[in-house]
Formats: sequence, structure tokens, C-alpha cells
Amino acid sequence: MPPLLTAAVAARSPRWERRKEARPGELLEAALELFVERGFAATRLDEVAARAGVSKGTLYLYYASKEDLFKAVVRQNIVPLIDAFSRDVAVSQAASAELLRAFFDGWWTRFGATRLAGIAKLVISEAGNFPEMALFFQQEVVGPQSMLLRSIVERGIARREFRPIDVDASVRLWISPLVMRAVWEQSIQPCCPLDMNVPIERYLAAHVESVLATLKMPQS
Amino acid sequence: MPPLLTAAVAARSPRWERRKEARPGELLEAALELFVERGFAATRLDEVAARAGVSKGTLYLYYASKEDLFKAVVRQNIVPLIDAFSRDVAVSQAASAELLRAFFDGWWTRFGATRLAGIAKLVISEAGNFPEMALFFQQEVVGPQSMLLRSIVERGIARREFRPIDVDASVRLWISPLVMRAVWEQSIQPCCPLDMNVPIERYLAAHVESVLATLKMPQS
Amino acid sequence: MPPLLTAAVAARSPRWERRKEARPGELLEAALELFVERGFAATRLDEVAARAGVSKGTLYLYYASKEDLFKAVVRQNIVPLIDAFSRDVAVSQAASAELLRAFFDGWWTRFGATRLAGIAKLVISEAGNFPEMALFFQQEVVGPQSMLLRSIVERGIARREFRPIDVDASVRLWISPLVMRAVWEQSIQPCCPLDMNVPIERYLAAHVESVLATLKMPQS
Amino acid sequence: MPPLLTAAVAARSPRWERRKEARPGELLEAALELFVERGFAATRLDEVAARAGVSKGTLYLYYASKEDLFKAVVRQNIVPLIDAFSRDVAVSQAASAELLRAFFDGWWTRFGATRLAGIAKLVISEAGNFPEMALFFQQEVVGPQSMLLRSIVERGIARREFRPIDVDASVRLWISPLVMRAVWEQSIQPCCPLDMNVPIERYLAAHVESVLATLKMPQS
DNA sequence: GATGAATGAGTCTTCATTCAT
DNA sequence: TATGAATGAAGACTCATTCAT
Repeated sequence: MPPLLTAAVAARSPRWERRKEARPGELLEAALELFVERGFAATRLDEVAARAGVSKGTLYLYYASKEDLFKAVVRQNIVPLIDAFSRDVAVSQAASAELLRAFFDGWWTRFGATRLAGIAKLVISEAGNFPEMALFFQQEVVGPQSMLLRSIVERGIARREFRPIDVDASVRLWISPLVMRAVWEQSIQPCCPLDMNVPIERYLAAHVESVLATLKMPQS
Repeated sequence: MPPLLTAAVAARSPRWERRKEARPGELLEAALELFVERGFAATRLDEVAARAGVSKGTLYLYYASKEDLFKAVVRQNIVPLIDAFSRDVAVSQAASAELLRAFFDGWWTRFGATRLAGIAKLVISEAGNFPEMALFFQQEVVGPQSMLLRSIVERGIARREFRPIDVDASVRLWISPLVMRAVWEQSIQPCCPLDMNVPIERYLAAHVESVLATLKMPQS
Repeated sequence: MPPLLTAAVAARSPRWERRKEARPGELLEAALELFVERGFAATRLDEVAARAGVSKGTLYLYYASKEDLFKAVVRQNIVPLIDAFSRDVAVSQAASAELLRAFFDGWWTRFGATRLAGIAKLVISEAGNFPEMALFFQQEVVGPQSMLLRSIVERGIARREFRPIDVDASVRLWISPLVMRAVWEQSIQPCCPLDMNVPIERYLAAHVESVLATLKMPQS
Repeated sequence: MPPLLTAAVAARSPRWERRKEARPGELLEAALELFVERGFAATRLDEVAARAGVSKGTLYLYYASKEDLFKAVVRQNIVPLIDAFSRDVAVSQAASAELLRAFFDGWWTRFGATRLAGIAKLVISEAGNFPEMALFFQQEVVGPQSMLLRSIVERGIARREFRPIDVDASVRLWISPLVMRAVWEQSIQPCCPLDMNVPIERYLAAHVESVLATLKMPQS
């Protein structure tokens, strides 16, 4: 048997297999983009299927309905995000100020600059129509991240690196600029070509500076 | 004459009433609520009309299309807001720190706690489908308010009340928690009944404290 | 009392009265134009009323429905047409050839060049939706005119001015070019700006010539 | 197993069938009938779909809008008609009188007695709303046919078979009775059950006779 | 499994008709 | 009598969903 044929067969078969495996992911990818851009109702399944390179009927082999697809998009994109971040921060021995800086930089790198930004915008937009999603998002994403930031702040206060403050309020307060910036870049920003936004580095630097100034011990 | 008959006649409401003056406002009100709650596409004009107490056809006497209604909702609710605020703050003789506090409190009272919060959420959600609205919102609302905050900060720096900082970045940074909180209360919050959010007073207080800490002159 | 005021009052009042009398006619006029131009369904009562200078509600004071208006338009424009023409021709002492020429010229002047042309186009177009109108038109307009033409031809044959022919067929045949031309000018012609149609005089002359050639006695 | 069951199973027609090839034709057929009968505006797409045996939505798989369907109906039915006729007549070696007779007979057989008659009535009725269609019809149908008739007449004159006449006027004149009769049978005629129209053979015979009498050389 | 033709419920939009003024 | 705001039934069109191939 000619080696070339063997190779061709060998090469073709796995790709076919791989595509079949990859279908759900490709569909979720396409759906995410469109849902983020247009919202749930204005997204047509025709387009999702087309962007994923399959027919509309195929979509229904993987997801039972449009709602189903929406929920899968949100869930599948959120779940992988709630893992590694906490661990990295929790085991650190660095100074609390450094931890804070790492938290904000890491948040942006791992979430704000990724598709989580789109998910956040999506969930905020469709919360009225999908309350479970909003709750899920709050519990699985916002809550844990707040806890993480809270733990850093509380560690700093316990260690007398930071002065005591209203932790509950501050945590929600200091998460906001990150989420807001992420959401902004997904919605308003693309519509304002003339608005030169501040570069993210300066934005983050100013944020860290502000947070640290607030936490600075009185005499130090 | 029997009182009952009188009552019956008085109670008999005509099949419809002629209220040309009041209609636009009632329709915009109803539309605003529904658009904010469900988004543009998921809002049915039947419902808008029903909530305004008119028939579907009447809606078209005042707005030529669903898009038209949407734009009217945004515009009519934004325009009245962009006036008085700046003037009040601009003429103040108070210390810059007090001005800042007034700005944040005022922002919440005049915007965050009003229907502008819903508009903001709406514009963010539908920016993909209505870029002009997003641009309009940025130019008429976000921009002017940023300018106002910026002018306060710069006044304080010029007067040596504040230390010099990255004004561009800080302004955007310090607006975020207000907008975020407003949007949050319109979307995620109502879906999370168990999440006891920090009261707005503590939230604002923490914000002002943080901002002032950042702006404090080194030795003072 | 100042004479000017008297004059003004005197002048206004009759005009007001006159207008009231004239309303139905003005409405029929406006309706005729629009019905001819766009057909029954595509004509909006808004426009009819506007063109007649009244409100839409006023229209209903004179005509109970759109169908009613349509029927009035057709009837009121047809009825005045079935009177004088026959008499003029019937009493003539002229040679039959001259009578024929007079018939065709008269037909064009009295019908083809008037609003009857529009009515004809209208009735033909809407016959499917208003069979009674079509029947009415046939009986009141087409039939009588055919009878008139037939009587002329038969008189000529009886007097040996014309040779005997298939009168039934010829009468219908020789009416056609007139009706066709009239309809054409109401529908296709306005859409073909580059098509230089033959002037009506040459068209009629050719028609009369053709008819007379057909009717000429063999040896004469 | 009971035969009845077998029959039932065999007879059970699926909820819908997949007949991509056949659909456009069936839809155009159904649409043509209804458009001719009722006009454009009064024809409902539901009915077109129902008559074609499909659902309303299916119609939109093939035609993007009602206007689109209308234009397709006109175009698809006209285009096939503008070809063979000219060739047949043009190559003939017969006497010009015979050619003329062939032209009129052929016109009726190929156009007047076919669905073109309905199209003509349709175009005349809707010219006000679809000027392009009217222009198209004039250019593709009326124009070419006039040219054909004109060429026959001019050939006869050139060969001294016919006497010289006003060709432009005569051509338009002599086409009219055919078009008129065709249109008549599509609109007024069906509404006048008592009107015994002249049979088409006598009508055509009288027409040919009239035309030939007009064209006869003086002394011959 | 994959396809895409077919479906039909759902929405926006129009407009003849009504009726309070 | 005249008005024009209000109505609601009707119709074009969309699109999530189904199913024969």
C-alpha cells in the first residue's frame, strides 16, 4: 500500500474526528461573539450557525433551543475562570501592597482583557430576561473575586500593613472600575472612535495608587 | 334621581379619551421601563401601548417606528439632565474637597438614583445595535460629567488643595464606581435577593474617602 | 357699522355655504384622481381627504365607507355621460360617413380626453373586486355607445352608403382602438417618457380611414 | 394486517415535502392567478402560499418581498414570449396579406388566449404603482410586436401589395383591438354573464377584413 | 450525524373606521 | 357639521424550530 495514501487517510480521519469534537466549542465561540455584540434577542441562529461553519439544523444537534445555547455560552465561559486565580494569590508570601497590585493586574489580564469582559456585558444586558444567569454570574464570578480581594485587604489590615477601613464597601468599590472598564470596551467604546481613552496601564496604575493611598497607615 | 344611576354614569369611562398632550410622556414612560427591563428587541410594542393605556395604533401617531420610540426614550430622558448640574457645582466657593463630596453625592441623587440609571444600562446593552445612541450618550452625558469632575480636581490642584495626579486616568476611574453601581442596581441586583449590598451611603462615603486620600497633599 | 366688516361677513358666509355644497364633488374629484392613479386598495382615505382639503372624519359624513366612495366615484362620473351624445347623433341628417367621423371625433372629445378615460381604466382594473361596477359600466357606457355606433353603421347599410358587413363584430372592433388609446394614456403611457406616441389626430384619422375603407361599396 | 391500515399509512402525506425545484414555478403560477384576479394590493401572500400548497414562510425562501414576487411574475411570464413569434413571421415567403392574417391569428393564439392576457391587464392596472414594470412591458412586449406588424405592412407597401398609408398610426391602431379584447376577457367580460360577446373567430375575421380593405391598392 | 427546506407563531406596521369634542 | 385622536383588525415579514433526506 502506498505510504502516501496511508498518510492521507491517517491525516483526514483525525481531522474529521477533531472537527466533530470541536463543534460545540466552535458554536459557543460564534454564539458568544454575536450575543455580546447584539444581545440575545437580536442574535439570529442562522448567523451563529454560519459563523461556526455549520448549518442551522446542526446547531440543534448540540443545543436544544436558543435559550439553551445562551446558557451554555455563559456557563461554559464562566466555569473555567473560577479556578486558578484564587490559588495563585492565596499562596503568595509577598507584601499585601504587592498582592493588591498583582490582584488588579491579574484581574485585567485574566478577565478584563479576555472574553469574560464580553460575558459580563452580556449578563448585565440580559439579566432582565435571564435572572438565573445573573445570579449564577454573581455567585460564581463576582462573589469569589470579591472574596479574594477582601481576603487580601483583610490580610493587610491584620498584618498592620493597611489601616482599618470599611472593607465591605471598599471591596465592591474597588472592583467597579475594572468591571466598568471591561464593559465599556465591549459596548460604548467601539461607538466612539474619536474618544481617546486612557491606556489601560495608566488606568490600572492610577487605580492601584488610589487604593494604596486609601489604605496607607496614618503615620507611615 | 337614584344615586346609583348617577354613580354609574360618572363611572362609565369612555372607550377612549382624547389626551394629545399627555400621550407622548406616558408612552415614553412606559417604553423606558420596558426597554430597561427587557432590552430593545424583547420589548413588544403591544406591551408598551398597553402599559401606557392606549392601543397599539395610537403609539404610531406619536412615534413612527420602534427605533424612533427607542431614540426618543433615550434622548428625551437624557437631555433634561445635562443642564443644571454643572452650573451648581461650577459656581461654588467651597473647598475643593467639599466640592468633590458634593459632586459624588449630587451625581447619585440626580443620576444614579433616577431613571438615568436605567438609560445608562439600556445604552450599554444596545450599543451594538444603536451606535449613534451610544455616541450620543457618551457625548451628552459621560463627557460633560467627566469634564465637571476634571474641573474640580484641576481647581483643587491649582489651589494646592490637592496634590498633582494623573487627572485623565483618575477622572475616568472615579466615575466608574458610580456608573457601575447604578447599572448594577438595574440589572444584576434584582436577580440576587440574598445578596445584601452595601448601603449607598457607605458606598459613597468609602468612595469619597478613597478619592480624598489619593489627593491629599503629602505633608498635610 | 363699518361697511368693510359687512362686506367681509357677506363675502365669507356664501363661500362657506358654497363650500359645504361643494364638498361631495370635491371629494369625488380627489378620489377619482387617486383611484385612477393607484387603484382602489392602494388609495388611502387620508390622502383623498387631504387632497379635498377636509379631514378624514368629514369624508365619512358623505360616504359610509371606502367602497361606497369608490362606487360613488364611478357612478357619479358615468351617469352624466350617458345623455347628450346619442341625441346629437340621432337627429343628424348628414351622410353616414360624416356621421361616423363625427362619432369617433366626438367620442374622443367627450370621453377619451375626459375623466371617463380614467374611469374606464379604473373599472377594468378593479372589475375583479367590484363586479357590479364592471357590469354597470358595461351596461351604461359601453353598451349604449356600441348601440350608437351600430345604429350609424346600420343606417349607412340601409341607405346603401355602406356595404353590408358583420355589424356585431365590427362595432366592438371599432370601439376598441378608442378605449385602448384612452386606457393607455392613463396607465402605460406616463411610464414611457421616451415613447413618442402618434398624435391623436393622426390616430383618429387613420381609424376613420380604415373604417370607411372597410365599409366602401364595391363599385363606388 | 388490515388493508385499511396499509392504505392509511400509504395515504398519510407528510407534513411537508421537500421540492426545491418545483416551488418557484408553483408560486409564480399561484401568484399570477391572484394578481390578475384581484390586483397587487388586494392579493394576500397567505393565499398565494396556500394556493401553491406551501406555508407563508416558504414563499419568502424564494422571493424576498411581495414586490419581488410581483416583478418575478411579470418577468418570468413575459420573457419566454418575446422570442419565437418574430422569427416565424419574419422568414415567411407568403403574400403580405397572408402574413397579416397569420400575424393576427398568431397573436391571439400565442398571446391573447394565454396568460399574457392576464399579465397585460395586470400591468395596465398596476402601472401607477410599478412604473418600471409598465416600461418593461412596453419595451419587451408591445414594442417588439409593433415592430413586427410594422415590418409586415412596410414589406407589403414596398412590394406594391399594399397602398401607402400612415404606418405609425396604423400599427398602433391595429394592435389595439387585439389587446383590448384580451384585457376585456380578463376583466369586464366575466362580470357580464348576459353579454354574448362576438366569438373570437368572427372578431378576428372582421379585423383582418378591415385591415386588408384599408390596405387594398386603389384599382386592384 | 449533517443538511437546509419547510413551517407557523409572533411582531411590527398600516389604515379604514369610530367617536368624543 | 367638522375635526382628528384613537382604535383594532389585517397583512407583510421574521425567525426559532422541525424533519425528510
